[in-house]
Amino acid sequence: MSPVPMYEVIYGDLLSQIKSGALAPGDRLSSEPALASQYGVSRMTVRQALDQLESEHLLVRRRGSGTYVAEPSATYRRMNRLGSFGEEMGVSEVTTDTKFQGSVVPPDEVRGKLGLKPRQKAVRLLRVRLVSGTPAAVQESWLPYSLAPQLAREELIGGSLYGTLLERWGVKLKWAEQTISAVAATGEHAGWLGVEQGSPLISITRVAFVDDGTPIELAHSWTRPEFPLFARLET
Amino acid sequence: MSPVPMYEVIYGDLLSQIKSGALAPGDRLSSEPALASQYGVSRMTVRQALDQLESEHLLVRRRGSGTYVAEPSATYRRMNRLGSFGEEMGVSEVTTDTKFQGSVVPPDEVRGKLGLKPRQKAVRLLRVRLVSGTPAAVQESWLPYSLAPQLAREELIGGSLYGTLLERWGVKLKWAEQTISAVAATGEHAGWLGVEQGSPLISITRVAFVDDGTPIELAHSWTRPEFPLFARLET
DNA sequence: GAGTGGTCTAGACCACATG
DNA sequence: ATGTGGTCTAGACCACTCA
Repeated sequence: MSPVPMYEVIYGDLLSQIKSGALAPGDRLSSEPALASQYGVSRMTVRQALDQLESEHLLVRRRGSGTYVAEPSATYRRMNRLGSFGEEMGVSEVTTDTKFQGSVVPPDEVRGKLGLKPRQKAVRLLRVRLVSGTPAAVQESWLPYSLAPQLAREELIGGSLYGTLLERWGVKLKWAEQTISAVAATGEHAGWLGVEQGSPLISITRVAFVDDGTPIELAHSWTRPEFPLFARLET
Repeated sequence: MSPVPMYEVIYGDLLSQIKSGALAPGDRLSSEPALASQYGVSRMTVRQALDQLESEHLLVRRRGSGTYVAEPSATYRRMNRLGSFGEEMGVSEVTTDTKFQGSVVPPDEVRGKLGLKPRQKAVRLLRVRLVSGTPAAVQESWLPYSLAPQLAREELIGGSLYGTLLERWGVKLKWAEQTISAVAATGEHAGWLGVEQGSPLISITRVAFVDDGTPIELAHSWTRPEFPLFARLET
């Protein structure tokens, strides 16, 4: 049997059609029996692919009517999934001002969360992200040096850390745990972000993991309140 | 056929066994074929129930080994789901100081988000929530007066708004959309929460919906940073 | 009434984990 | 070697929507 299951093939095919716009929001898909015969599989297999797309809010099923491409929900894709900074902001005009990029021995708190041994080095990235030229957030990322040494000096592909990890080293982040709070801006952050010292910022601490549960990235971010987070909660 | 599908019956049965502790974290469930014969259904039907429990992180499946009750993940249940204040805080010692409870004509911003007509009244609840006696958050809730008039004067069942809506009026919230940011504490909020005026607070605006998409509650909350939010993000 | 998605069956072969 | 979950089949009947 092919190493990749049929329902994942179908999932990927439909996903790319949706992302490319070949299937636009509101469009009706072929019926389940029709898809089954198109892909040469049984209906249950098609349903496995559709179930997954529906759970990601990319499809809406209406009994007796059909299966439709969902209207993009600002709320869902913005925060219930792990994405790039631009994806989370829902904007594309993101530029980056890198304040520091290099390898250092991390403080104990970082070392613990990344599971590093004493004196083991880590890559530290300190960046200011700007949306349409306006400073929006300060991001500090720590990664094990052994994972990707070149990260300490090479430029990121397309300015995206996660994209670079995947394309350059095949490191695929699987999930992340976040803590969200609020803090008063320090003098340095205030200067970078163009706000008053002591003014409120959204503070996020994030640990990202790969498939087997190994922590790969510890990130702190400080975001101006004009760039809030969005989330959709299910019952 | 029974009005409720078999896989939901099985789902509910396993869920209650997990919640009651009859199935404890780490326990192995019967195998899928065994469950199928126990419930008198086919294996695919059992799998539908298990799929749902797995997607809620209540079960972990290990190929070749078995299906196990998951270790409760602090992170997941705390914020990716819509729950009571206590559930979200992950604590049980929550008390409430009600500052206002009554019906008023809401400001336009509230009226719009709840889809009310001009001059239509709304119930307003203003509460300070305390965790182990420490003020943690100010919560302001707005609901259509027509939905639950008694809410304007009667006490909440167990101090829970969502619980009261469900038990008293059968109103079941289905999902909510949140915006999370940071603000400086106003004088009034600072006083209630025991913090300095101008100090940073987590600010959340939430609109909760019932099944058919009707907005039922608009809530604002202001939370001390010592009580952060937790979230788990999937890829 | 024809077509859709929702549920369900009774099998099958496979990759994998464990003793 | 045995048993587990992962994938898949080729049907079936149902409730529902829509023309």
